[in-house]
Amino acid sequence: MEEYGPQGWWPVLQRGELKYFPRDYSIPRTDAQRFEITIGALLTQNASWKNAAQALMNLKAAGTLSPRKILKAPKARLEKLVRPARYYRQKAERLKLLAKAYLGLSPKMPTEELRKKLLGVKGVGNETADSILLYAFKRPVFMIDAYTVRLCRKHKLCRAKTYGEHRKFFEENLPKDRELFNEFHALIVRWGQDYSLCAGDIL
DNA sequence: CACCAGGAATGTA
DNA sequence: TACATTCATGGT
Repeated sequence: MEEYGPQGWWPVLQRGELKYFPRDYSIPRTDAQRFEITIGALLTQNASWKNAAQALMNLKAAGTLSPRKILKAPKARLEKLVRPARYYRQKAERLKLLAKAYLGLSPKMPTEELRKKLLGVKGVGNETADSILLYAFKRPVFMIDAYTVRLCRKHKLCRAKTYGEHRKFFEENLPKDRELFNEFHALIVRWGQDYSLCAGDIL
């Protein structure tokens, strides 16, 4: 945090651009923002955020950034819009599945119930489900990604192997604080991006 | 030209 | 459980 400062994840669209909100955690998310983040989590899978963001902006510009619009849009049309996010055929199809599932989610549901419903969607794995829980629904969930695993191995923080073991390690050794988890993960990503550029990264 | 980014599903041993 | 393969855009 001293090195990079707050990252303000998750960025949301505003006036045609993606905007970050460093240190602004008290404002509750609108339903539209929750959905946008949920969709963004799927689009960014194994794709640069820049390209995923372009896909998001295409959806927005086409007026297709809502569950019902996505559900009734022709598959070919969605494919064209999300093409920058890579794997566009898969993602167009899974976007519809996720949009359908989203209609059955509520901010009032317990975290475990939300996680179970999310994991039931084809195309949503552990990391994507937890990123949605943390960043869209603001639940105190420590999400694990490839950078986090690299950080653990490089500094020998733990010897967890599975996704669940890693998450358990962080959640048991840090205060269960949603804002802390939010920044912690974003800072790990920031570190990983810097580190892989300056060090060649053999992990 | 090669390499990879804010993964997940499917199949095999 | 541990790997391998498929998916298939853009930036560097």
